[in-house]
Amino acid sequence: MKIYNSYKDKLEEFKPIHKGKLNIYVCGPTVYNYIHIGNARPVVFFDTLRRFFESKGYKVKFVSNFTDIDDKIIQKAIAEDESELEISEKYIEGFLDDIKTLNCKTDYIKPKVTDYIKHIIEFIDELIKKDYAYNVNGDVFFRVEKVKKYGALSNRNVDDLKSGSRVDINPNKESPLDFTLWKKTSEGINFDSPFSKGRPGWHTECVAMIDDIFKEQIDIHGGGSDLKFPHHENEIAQSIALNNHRLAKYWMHNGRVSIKDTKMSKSLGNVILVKDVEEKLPLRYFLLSTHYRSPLNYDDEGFNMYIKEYDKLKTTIKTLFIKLELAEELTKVEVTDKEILALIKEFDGALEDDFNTANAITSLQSLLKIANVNVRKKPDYNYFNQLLKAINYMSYILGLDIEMERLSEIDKKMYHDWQIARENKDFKTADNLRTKLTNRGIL
RNA sequence: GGACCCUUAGCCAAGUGGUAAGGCAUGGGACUGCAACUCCCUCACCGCCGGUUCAAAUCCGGCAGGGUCCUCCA
Repeated sequence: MKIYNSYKDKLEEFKPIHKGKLNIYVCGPTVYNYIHIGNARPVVFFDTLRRFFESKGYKVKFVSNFTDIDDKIIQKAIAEDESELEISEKYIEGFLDDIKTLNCKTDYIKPKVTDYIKHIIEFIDELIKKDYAYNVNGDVFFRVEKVKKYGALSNRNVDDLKSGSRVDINPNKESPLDFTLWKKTSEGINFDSPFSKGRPGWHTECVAMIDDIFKEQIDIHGGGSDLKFPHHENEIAQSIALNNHRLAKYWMHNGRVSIKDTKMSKSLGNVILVKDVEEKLPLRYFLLSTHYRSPLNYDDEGFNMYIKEYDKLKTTIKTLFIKLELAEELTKVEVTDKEILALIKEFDGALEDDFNTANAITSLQSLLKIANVNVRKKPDYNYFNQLLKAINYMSYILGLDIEMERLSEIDKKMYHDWQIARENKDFKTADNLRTKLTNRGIL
């Protein structure tokens, strides 16, 4: 299995730290609004990654946080005249509802900043003790230049960063590069700490959570490419300072989603919320149609393509399933057909090549074609079962799996009656039954 | 101003040195009671110019166009 490691900017063979285990952390949302399709990309991608690892027998420990302390949450709370807690709870729920509709698993570990304050304070305290952080009138900053390899992830050097800096210099900082670990404030939710009454800085929560949950370096840390700098760089700096490792062995960053070739952002008002897209699974299909590191452009017209593609997948599964059900032949089988096995191998190979979902989808499409050609031929039920099993496997990994409901005796009779009516050229009855069967989702 | 990335058919998208996967759309056909579904066929000199090489979409340089990041703003 090859993974593109953003830390080294190259493809590397994946070797888990512990055999058969995968420890992974993905930066989660700041919960002050419903998520848009750009926010959904990493969620869908890493869910797919998880499914693949699990199918290969890995025991996956998957963690993704909720940032529930943030200026934007405070502003939203004021704007909507609700408490910050109400806001964050509302959008955490919204987030989970949204990703469920995208068929993402939600049974992962979901730490919230507010639940980790104690640990974060201890974490910062340790950094101060080790002289990697300093307290100025209650604000605690991280001493960036003390970390020799700072900038290794995002390919920056400290001198360039200093000269390229375009923000106002905070006079309390020793260096403009230093970032806030703890912010003294009385605005919004705040907490008592040895440093001051305030709240933690954004860059410290993820490291502190990882430190507490995993207690060691993790295999993969993921997130959007826009988080590479400064967020992930700062996480690494803290981890090096405290634990002398770069937090994760492999760093993975997904590309951004744009709309009509323009960056999707709230300030431009061009966001598309997940909850507003009616065709959820075609959306997932779309998000996986391009390699995760490439930018992805959304437009309404192009999106129809994915609706069609998804419908084709659904139709094929349904056709095979119904054939097998009507013949009372739906059983568990081993896949032995060479052609099918080759496609499964091709599919796995694509995913083992830095999760090339675009190529994996191609393998699935090939399989669908074979299924559609053969399902109309003289029935070979063992073969049909094999086809269905293979399609189900691939679509499950991609999170595009379709659960079919077993047919009732009434359904089966209706289907047979339809066929008889057609044979008898009783088209009125036939069309009537066809409509009923369609409504039942059988046709 | 600095760092980095991208440019493949009408559209989406693989490919990273050996003469362009796949999908959608288009056009033609098969199947069908009519449909739908499905299948078959059709569809590209890889932004432009130069260089390296026996050989380049793939490597190097220049140009044009597009994009991301540059520290609390999260």
